[in-house]
Amino acid sequence: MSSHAAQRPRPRHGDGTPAAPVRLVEVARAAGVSSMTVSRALRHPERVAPATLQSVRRAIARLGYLPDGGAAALATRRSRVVAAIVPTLMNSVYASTVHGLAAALRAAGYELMLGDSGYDREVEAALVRSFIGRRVDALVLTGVEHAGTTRLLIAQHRVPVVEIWDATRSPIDMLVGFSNVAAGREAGRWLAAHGRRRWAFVGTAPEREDRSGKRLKGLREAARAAGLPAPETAFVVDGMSAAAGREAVAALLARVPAVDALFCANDALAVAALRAAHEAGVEVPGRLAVMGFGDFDVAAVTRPALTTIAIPGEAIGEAAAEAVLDRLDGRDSVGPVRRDLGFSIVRRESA
Amino acid sequence: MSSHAAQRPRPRHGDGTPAAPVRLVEVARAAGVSSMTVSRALRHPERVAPATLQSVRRAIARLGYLPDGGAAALATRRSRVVAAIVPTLMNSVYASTVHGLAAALRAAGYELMLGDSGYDREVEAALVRSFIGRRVDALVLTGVEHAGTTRLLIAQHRVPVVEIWDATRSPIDMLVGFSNVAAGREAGRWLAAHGRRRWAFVGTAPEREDRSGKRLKGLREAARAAGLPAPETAFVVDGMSAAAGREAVAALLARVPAVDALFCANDALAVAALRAAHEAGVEVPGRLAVMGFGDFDVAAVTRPALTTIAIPGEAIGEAAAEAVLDRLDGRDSVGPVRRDLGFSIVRRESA
DNA sequence: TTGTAAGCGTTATCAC
DNA sequence: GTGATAACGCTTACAA
Repeated sequence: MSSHAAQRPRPRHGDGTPAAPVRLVEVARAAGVSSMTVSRALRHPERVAPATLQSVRRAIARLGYLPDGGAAALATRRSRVVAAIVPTLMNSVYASTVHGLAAALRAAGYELMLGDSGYDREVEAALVRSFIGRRVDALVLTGVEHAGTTRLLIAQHRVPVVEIWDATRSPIDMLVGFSNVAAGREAGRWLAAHGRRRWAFVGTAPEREDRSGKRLKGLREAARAAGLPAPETAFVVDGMSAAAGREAVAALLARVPAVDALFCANDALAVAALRAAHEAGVEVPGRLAVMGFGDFDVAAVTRPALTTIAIPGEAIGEAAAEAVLDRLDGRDSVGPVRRDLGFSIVRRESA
Repeated sequence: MSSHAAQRPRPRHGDGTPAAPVRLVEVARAAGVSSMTVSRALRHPERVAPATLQSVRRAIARLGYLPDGGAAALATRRSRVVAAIVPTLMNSVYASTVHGLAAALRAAGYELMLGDSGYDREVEAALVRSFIGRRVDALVLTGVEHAGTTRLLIAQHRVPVVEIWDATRSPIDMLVGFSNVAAGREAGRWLAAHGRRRWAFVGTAPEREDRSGKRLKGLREAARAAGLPAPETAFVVDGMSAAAGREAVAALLARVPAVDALFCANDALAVAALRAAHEAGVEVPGRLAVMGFGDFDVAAVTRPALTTIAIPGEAIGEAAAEAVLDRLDGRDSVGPVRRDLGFSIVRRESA
């Protein structure tokens, strides 16, 4: 026995200090077995004699024992936690992706740690550092453009990564998304096919938000391919503020009255555009086509109902979870995971 | 030395197995000090000699060392992780609360673990069990109605809890929200004051969603107090589906044409109601007042713009984080935390 | 100011 | 089928 057996007294009920949670050993004592047997009963019940198993289970129930996941993580070097970083939680764009991810992970016994970067790469890098510090088993990142630090941290710590909501030929690791450039291009083709010749893009400036910037790029390509003038742009600072969108569109309509089609970076902006057009006495879709992005819930009930591009957000989350789980369980498929889940134009009334 | 010194070889770069992350001891060796000195340099730099500190920091930077938060959690019995459960992530209602919570926690060095219950108490209970198993330092729960298991688990494990988005006289522990009954009551008063005499409530059935049920309760109280008939009800199964809301309102308008005011459980439903009214040739607000709840982003740009009730969602998240942090840092204020952050009616055009 | 020893609650390993 | 022992990577308590 050491001279300073530091053995802290385990605080118990009623002595004023918080009760220490029940541990494995306590269950073991109660069941008259060793802690390893309890551990086995929990993790590999088939390797434990039925009678033993039963008495262990009874003890667990009686004591209300809940295993300490952190301790297990330390011993196994697997935390069973996955972290995801989305640009924002302030609106519903990424909500269904987070939901799909969380649900699929939880079904497999994993938890989700969540962070929002505010579309800022340095914030994302800080989050990645923090999450790796927590020893998450994998990382889900939105987009394919990241800070150098982010890439470095990931490489150093060899964390499995899934990038989502975009496409690239050189992902960090796994990829589940769709091509934003292609989405912009298809929007343009649609407008051209419907006789629109003077387009404008409403959204955040490309340098502030790379994915909507890529959609603008696609739109420009489509304009060029159709022999039309380059699209006008109405950039907003807050890419989600309806008020800002309304002002930006009002200004645009005043500046370039000839514009006959709007491609908005998201449906919130598109709804704002609808309102601005109405206020300016511009008829939609007659004189102006309005096309949104995201197929938000409101898209179906605006007047006119919004023609928009639907993204399979929940499916992206689920597929990302699947990719992560396959990797973590060594079920790695033949090749590298690179899934393009596509998008679809939802034709309603506004374009 | 024991006969079976199990010392697993630490996998290193280049041998095919994943590299083991750098540990504290490795930094210590590199800096020529003991691991405790490195630990101190990280946590209490002021207790370390400047020269030592510098060499430790250099070693940390050179090796790219990131402390293992899980191991630290085990040693300190503090995980520095807080878990939150919201009813849904599928839409933006709770998005700003989650954002406020995550931001405030992260600023204090805590991470957020997130789950969505789908408005199901048993799912909530399962999440609580899982989160407690991860030894989160505190729990944030939406609403004040919970499964018995939830209360039991919380009591057994003595986890600090903040309930949010509602009010009650007997919270589990801390509470940050507003009174849903009062919100419904104020909506009713507003309608009465504006001469509306035949109201209807559009939303989920009370047994499926207790908070919107409480708003209905408040609305009924207001009707009684004003000597008006009990409000009609148009219940929808999916409380967020615009399509369902549109149908429900269309049916209601056909069934009870005399209805002159709608109080909707959320703005998504209210926007759907606007559309349904328009299709039925019912003028808003002339013949029908429409009042929403939540002040979603779209509320400002619908036609007519939506009169609704604004909830300080982000502030609720921040205040919940503050309460949690005060408790965890022993900064517990005098009394129990019970904060009513209120709500406000936003007058626009629809009512 | 720094170091030593013990322990946080679990699981891997090997022996019986 | 079960148990003893030694980690997992860190911090607390204490000694130097």
